[in-house]
Amino acid sequence: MNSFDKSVNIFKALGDNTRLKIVDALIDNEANVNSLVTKLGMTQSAISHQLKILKLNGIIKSERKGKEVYYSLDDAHIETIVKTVIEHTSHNKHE
Amino acid sequence: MNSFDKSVNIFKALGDNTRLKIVDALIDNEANVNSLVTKLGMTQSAISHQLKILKLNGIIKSERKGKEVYYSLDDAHIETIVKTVIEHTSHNKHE
DNA sequence: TGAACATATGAATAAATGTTCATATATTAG
DNA sequence: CTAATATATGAACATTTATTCATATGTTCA
Repeated sequence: MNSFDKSVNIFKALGDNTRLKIVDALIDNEANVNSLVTKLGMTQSAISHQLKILKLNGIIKSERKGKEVYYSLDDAHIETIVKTVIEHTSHNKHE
Repeated sequence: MNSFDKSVNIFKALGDNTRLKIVDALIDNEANVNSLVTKLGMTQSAISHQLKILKLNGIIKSERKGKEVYYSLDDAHIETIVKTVIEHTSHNKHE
């Protein structure tokens, strides 16, 4: 897959309310699945499915610690991208 | 709409092959609809529909010049965002 | 080993989305 | 005004996608 197609997939992966909330929650802390379920108020299954999509697209990574699996951002670049967009939308003039 | 929801919409708007190609084509030059139709090899209708979505989300702006309508990036920030992601995907280790 | 807990996954369904087709609107030239 | 050109738009259709439900897998502890 070339760089352009990968970029489309990154935008697509971040262009969903649930997934962007997950990524946002992981910006400063890693988190296990259940804590994300609680924080987002969604079913465990829904969160797991979306975590998989984020992982497949290289946005997050996972590490098992005993019974729990902790997720975190794959790469510092992701934080920059998300913060740049959120920053952008909080300063511009569009309604 | 809050900043977070606007961010989701920006990612969503950029997370489509056709729309990201349009934005990419507009990074250095403005372009009218027909030139984008030619460049992307898609129907005029398809391009127009996608241009509308990009415009509604504040990613591009338009200006009519005679019979033609020229589109360009709404804001320099958009270029930064797109370039950051493309740059990111061309340097990282994911396949 | 078996029970309890944490997470993952396949199938199904409903909703969202991209493209096409037909047609409408806008502008200019004659 | 009419024809020609450029762009926009609504409806329909096919595809994609997010969530739910049921269940499977993996881990720890007794």
